Amino acid sequence: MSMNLPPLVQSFVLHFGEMGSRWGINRTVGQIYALLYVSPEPLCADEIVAALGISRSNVSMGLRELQAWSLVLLKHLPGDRRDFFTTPDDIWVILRTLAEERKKREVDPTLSVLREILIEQPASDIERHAQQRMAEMHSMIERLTNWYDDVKQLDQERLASLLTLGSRVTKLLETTDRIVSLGRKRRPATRD
Amino acid sequence: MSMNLPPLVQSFVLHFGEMGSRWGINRTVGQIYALLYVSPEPLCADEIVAALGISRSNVSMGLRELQAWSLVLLKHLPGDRRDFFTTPDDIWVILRTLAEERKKREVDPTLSVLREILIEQPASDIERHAQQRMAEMHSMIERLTNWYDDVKQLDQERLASLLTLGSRVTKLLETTDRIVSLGRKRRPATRD
DNA sequence: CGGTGATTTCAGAAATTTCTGAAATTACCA
DNA sequence: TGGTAATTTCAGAAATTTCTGAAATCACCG
Repeated sequence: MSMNLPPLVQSFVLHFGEMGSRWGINRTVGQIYALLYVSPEPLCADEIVAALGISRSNVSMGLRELQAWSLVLLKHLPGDRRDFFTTPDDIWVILRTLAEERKKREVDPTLSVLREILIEQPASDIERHAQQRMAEMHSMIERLTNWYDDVKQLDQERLASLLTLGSRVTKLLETTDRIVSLGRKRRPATRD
Repeated sequence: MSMNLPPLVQSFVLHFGEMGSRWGINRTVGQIYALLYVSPEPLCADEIVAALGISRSNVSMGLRELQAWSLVLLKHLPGDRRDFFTTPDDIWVILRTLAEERKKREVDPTLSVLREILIEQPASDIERHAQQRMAEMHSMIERLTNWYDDVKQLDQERLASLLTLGSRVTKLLETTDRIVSLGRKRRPATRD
């Protein structure tokens, strides 16, 4: 059984399928997501089966995976017993979810493993050096995640302007730089 | 054959191995990278074989993959015919490389597929709606990559201060906001 | 209740990815 | 040029992941 979709939609769905593997989700999950993303209306499982030409159980598992990622929403039509699925409308919401989930799966575990190893007592020069390197990695990741935690608090408007600012960030920093580094030199990181 | 490593190093290597799959590289590639990252000296292929207990050919393929990612450096010791491998010392260099390579593999292809689809003529309402959604996605990704392109130009010092600024970005933006949005309201996005 | 349709589960089949050992290639040296 | 050590290639084995169909479960309705 093969796909049954308008050409433009099909290209998009196929691409997301191929990309899926690079993104740590599998082909079908990628395709299901892509399909829901571009559909004007929520779809039920059987419609996905028909559109993508894959087994019903595969769709069920795919949707379950997407729900674990909080990337799809469950909708109910009145008087219809079936489950319907969509993606959030707001693409910024999608972006945030994606960032949050990837952080949870890809960086948090590493951070906690690093912390565990770093409290151990090194038993040799090799281990001492290894710990030193891990400490560097740990501190970088921590800086990045702290920054991310701050940025994700921003509302959409402000986030958008942070992005739009873009190339001008540099110039802004040049100004800020002096102020900040001045403050830093006096007393270490006084916050308020 | 099993691993032969100091306990702290082994924990780190095993974790990177497990994580590997979530990062789109495989277990051995993750392990090889982790091992090189914490080693005080460059290692040759046979040392990696001994340390990780995997086949010589597997190490060869792993190293080749890591080179494709520009994540390892090839070194030659004088009077020794073997190849030795390390990771870059500077963790910020590593971060930049990682970001660059992931962008190249994970976002650039999507961006170009989206562009291709967006120039097509929609043949139905379904396709029209799909294009609309893809345009939203395209514009968001483009904003993000533009921002990324700007930020990656920053030298380490400035990048560090951008990060350290962290929570204060918000406050800085509040000030900038008015200026920017003021400019926006008068005439649409006049830049200079 | 008992029936009906939607959904999930799960064991095994199919597909894909990873890993290995043996053979081929490369690079250097005498 | 021939010899030797290092490295790469690659076909198939092993492991892992994905997918399916059949059966089980769930949820609602009369």
